[in-house]
Amino acid sequence: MASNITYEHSDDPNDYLPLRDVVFNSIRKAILMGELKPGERLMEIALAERMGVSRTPIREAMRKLELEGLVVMIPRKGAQVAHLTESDLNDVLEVRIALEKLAIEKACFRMTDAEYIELLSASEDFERLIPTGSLEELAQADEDFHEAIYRAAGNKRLLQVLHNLREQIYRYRIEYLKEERSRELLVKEHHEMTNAIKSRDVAKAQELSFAHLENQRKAILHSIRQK
Amino acid sequence: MASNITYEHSDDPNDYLPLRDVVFNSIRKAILMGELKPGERLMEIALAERMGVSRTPIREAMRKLELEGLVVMIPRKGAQVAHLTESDLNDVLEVRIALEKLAIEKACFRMTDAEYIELLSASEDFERLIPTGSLEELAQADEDFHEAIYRAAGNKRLLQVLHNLREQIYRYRIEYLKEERSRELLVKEHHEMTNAIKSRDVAKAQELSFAHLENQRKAILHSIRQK
DNA sequence: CAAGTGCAAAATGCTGACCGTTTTATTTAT
DNA sequence: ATAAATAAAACGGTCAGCATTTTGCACTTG
Repeated sequence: MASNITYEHSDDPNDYLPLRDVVFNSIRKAILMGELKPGERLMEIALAERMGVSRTPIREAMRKLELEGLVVMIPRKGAQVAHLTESDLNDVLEVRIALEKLAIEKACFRMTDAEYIELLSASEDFERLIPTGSLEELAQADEDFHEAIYRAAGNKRLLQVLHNLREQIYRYRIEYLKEERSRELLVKEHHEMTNAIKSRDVAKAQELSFAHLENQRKAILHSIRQK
Repeated sequence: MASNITYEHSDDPNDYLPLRDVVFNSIRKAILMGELKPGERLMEIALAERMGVSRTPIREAMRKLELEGLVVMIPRKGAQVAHLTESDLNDVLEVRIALEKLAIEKACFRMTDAEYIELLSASEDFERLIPTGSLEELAQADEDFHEAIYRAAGNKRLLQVLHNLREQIYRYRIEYLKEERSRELLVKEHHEMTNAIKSRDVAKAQELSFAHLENQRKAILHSIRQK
């Protein structure tokens, strides 16, 4: 069993990915995409069989998912997909608002022309996807926009923390994007933020970012309460 | 071998700790205490033998240390204790300053009397330890003081992120505490912050916190550069 | 019929042996 | 001394197995 798994020996040895990371990415994606639902049990043996690997890489991937906050471990009982309570959502977004504020401030000071071009094109990509794009594509484009700001801030740790915070609410943000008027609003907000950052108007950009995230908070809260 | 390891069946089943977490805590502490130095290789077999366990819990602990940022994994080469570059330190402290600012704001709004008592007593404990306390005790007391603020902020995610950020620089903060005048300054700053928070003076408390962390940044930078 | 009891099946946590591949260390040759 | 060749060790993962716990389920009982 699982003997069909062979290691990739690519020319560039740098793109070698341990199996545990393949598993990690795979389960992570499944949780973010909603295929694995909150509360669902994640059993080592079942997962191992489904992915054609042994328990070892599954267990190691689980440790990382645990620290990422996507999975909750109960000793001797196993892992389950983490729930996001209303209070959790508020906590996450509160932190994210504070850090996005920092990111914008830093970006306004340090952003290069090349980085601005990237931000602008991310904004345009998002707009272009509105009519035809799938939910996943839209979510990805929205992420790319924010990532462009984070990267321009030039702080690796900030990038990493924001990445993790966004991951927490990814599952629920999809709900937000389902509504037509949310999307239109997002386009407008992206535009305004892009302009504010270009003109290095820190206060304006921060204010817009705050409103942007507050809108998201309300929408997600609403969709959580409905369930 | 290692068959002398038996599971603890305590009356309270809640204090059961998986071996992987024992290992995790143990290695984590060794890194923070400086017993394991930056760049040092962490070899599974050696660690396993030294701790009297098999490779499995070692490997799983390593995954968590990796995500915590205390250990750097290089595929197929193994794990080593993470280095903290000057740029890393700046990044970490920049984020921490932003989040401590948030914590103080929230604490000023929500702090209960009981929480204030805790903060005050943490501040007093620190002061009391100045003459007699060891470096570890002082570091712990300083942590407790900040934790008291974080907890009063009433945001679990904020607490968690700040905890991790502090861990990153713990190793180097010890250097800071070695100097006599740093300690005196810390006592003063703790006092002033406690008072500002008590009188719910957000701006004042935030300003003090900023200065507090900036002092730390300069001192740590200095000690890093000396090496 | 709901609720507890008891038991069998399954899951977790870990050990130990093993194997292919890669990396590191050591020896040997230049 | 430096470089190439070779041996030793480490990583990454599989597999089988074992003690302990948890869970699912049939079965009884009030």
